[in-house]
Amino acid sequence: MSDQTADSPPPDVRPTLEAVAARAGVSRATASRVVNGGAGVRPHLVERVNVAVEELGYVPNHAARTLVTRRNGAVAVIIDEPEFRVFSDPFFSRQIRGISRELVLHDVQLVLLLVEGSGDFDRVSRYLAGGHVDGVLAFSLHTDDELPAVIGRFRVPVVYGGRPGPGDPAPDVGYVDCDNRGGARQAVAHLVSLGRRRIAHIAGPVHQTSALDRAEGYRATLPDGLPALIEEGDFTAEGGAAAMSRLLEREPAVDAVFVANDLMASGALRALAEHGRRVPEDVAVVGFDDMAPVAETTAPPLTTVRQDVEGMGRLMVRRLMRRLDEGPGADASPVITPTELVLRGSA
Amino acid sequence: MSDQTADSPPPDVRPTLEAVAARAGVSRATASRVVNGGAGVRPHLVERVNVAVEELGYVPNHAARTLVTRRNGAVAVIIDEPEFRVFSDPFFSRQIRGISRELVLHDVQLVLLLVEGSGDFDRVSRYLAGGHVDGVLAFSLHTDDELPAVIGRFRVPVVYGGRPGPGDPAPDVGYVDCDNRGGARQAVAHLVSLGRRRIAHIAGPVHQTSALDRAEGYRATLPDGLPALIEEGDFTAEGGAAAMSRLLEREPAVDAVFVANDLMASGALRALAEHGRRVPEDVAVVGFDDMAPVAETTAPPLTTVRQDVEGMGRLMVRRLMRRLDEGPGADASPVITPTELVLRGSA
DNA sequence: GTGAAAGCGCTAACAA
DNA sequence: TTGTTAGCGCTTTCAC
Repeated sequence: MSDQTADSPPPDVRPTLEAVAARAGVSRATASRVVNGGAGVRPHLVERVNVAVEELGYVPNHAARTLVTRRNGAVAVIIDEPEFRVFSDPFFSRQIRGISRELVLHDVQLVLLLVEGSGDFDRVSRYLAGGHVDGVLAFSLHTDDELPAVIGRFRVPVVYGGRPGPGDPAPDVGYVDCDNRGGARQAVAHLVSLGRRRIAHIAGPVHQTSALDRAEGYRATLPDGLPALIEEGDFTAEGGAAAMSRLLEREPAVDAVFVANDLMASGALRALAEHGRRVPEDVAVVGFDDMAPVAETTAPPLTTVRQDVEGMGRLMVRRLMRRLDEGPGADASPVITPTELVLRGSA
Repeated sequence: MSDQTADSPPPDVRPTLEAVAARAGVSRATASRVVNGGAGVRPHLVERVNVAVEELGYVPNHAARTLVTRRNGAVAVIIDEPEFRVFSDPFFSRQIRGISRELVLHDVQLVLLLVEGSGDFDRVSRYLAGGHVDGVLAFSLHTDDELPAVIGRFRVPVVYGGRPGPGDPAPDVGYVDCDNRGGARQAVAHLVSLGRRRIAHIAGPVHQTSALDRAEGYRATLPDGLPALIEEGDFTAEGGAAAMSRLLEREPAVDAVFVANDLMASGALRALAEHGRRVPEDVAVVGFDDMAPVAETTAPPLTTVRQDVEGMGRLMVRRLMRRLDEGPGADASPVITPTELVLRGSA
């Protein structure tokens, strides 16, 4: 009795290209050519090599390949968020999903680097210096974030998710962001078209570029003569409720509010209900994000500005891949994706 | 005028060990020894090499090292969740944070593999077959999940987050889970000690092991003579509210409910309020997870069973690292972490 | 304790 | 079109 099982288990030592070549009766070079697309190899040999690959269960050794090609087949996703919100925010979750899906198409791996403070910059620097990844997808949402400066010290191609802050050293950094100003414009224009006259804004934290851009869109769109009424929240439901309460205190006659994200808008709705205001009759509310689990379940459902977060993730990858293919000369201009006003019950 | 800038920019070609050795006046072998801990090298040479490393900004080439050591310095985190919930669930977010933090300590990279259905198994198989990672941390929360079977086909060490389902081929798979049964016991015992007599349970989806274990703990702890009242939810707030409503319909006299997670508990609280029940006077409620943003902000704040999710992530890594160090003979028994009842206002 | 040398598995000139 | 050959940068016996 042999101890070999019938359904050939994965071999303990992985076969090399050498073994494949031998079995197919060709040289290692030809085997390599076939494994890498088979350009310029006679079909007949291509077939033989492929059979050998199949029979042996050959899988290329990534390290060996990287050693000679200097391509890693991996990109780093760097997220610099000090708090737990990192992933619990559906924003990241969807964007990463989009990135993951697109990366799969390019057969590139995703190395996740979570940064939790400037103490981690050393580690990131060391990693980037090691040249372990071909490119970087980074999220740096705060205007005072040092991450772009850290990354900028290396020659590694980067694409940011969201407009990075002004502290950025390189002027040609690529990024993908939705049209925050345009979205805000759509929201405010809609409220104006509804005949509202006291249109307030609950903004996000001032050190986040998306919050700044939305607030700017609000200011720019507000018709002359209408007062700008702004309260700052922190992108959480609680923060939104508190900001709404302050707003009602400052200006009881407010009849509309554009809120910089859906989470805060849900809080604002709650605050309005507690203050006895009807939505949308007394106060119309428009959010931002169209974060499904929130916007669809509020009472009333939220009219909001939709951004295609997953699509943005995919675009980040495509942009990066293009730069990897075309070299440093490739287009590094920002990509701004459109937003769309989704009408529901709140405005 | 030379075009060299003063503050030595990162060199275009990275220095090799060879260069370090030359500069330190030693052989490549000695330089290598120093870079890898310097055991058995005279202090005097260690110093010289380290200086050279510093001056040249030497960083070891990972691919070259992997090629000879057959160690990748990377582990894959595989998450098999078809829906968007993946990261939006703070559970994953914290666990990954824990994993990331611990991995950093071991100087090991995190490769993220998101699986969205059986169509992705091929890709995962190919990746694992490629031997690109030293080990795997996997999340397979559904009893009918094929992922464990897929992973089991390879010799790669695995540690699961949460008890994998029964379909698992290998009996010795390691996993880290909290004491779901014990936690349920704490919750029910507390409700009993409060003198409650009609203690219901809102369970999670039947195909998740954590939900099963919690429900089993509930049943086992319920004193003889008390009826088991169970409604199934889907771990969302809406599902919890719906389940609570059904419960009230079936058994209006219910005076306590142990809910399988905090999100559903928050929905249950809402449903109870809508049905005019006071909490905890009429109905006492205990949740599970101690998910801060939820449990602390409900009205009343939620009494709940805390599990240390980040700690579980760290334990997964430690367990895996141990197996990598000690080989296949290492202890592969499950790790069950304790839970703790956190008393707030709801029970 | 240190160095010389052999290779890890692969790709890419270059020859044939 | 195919094969030969020279490394990629590193670790690791094996002599010294």
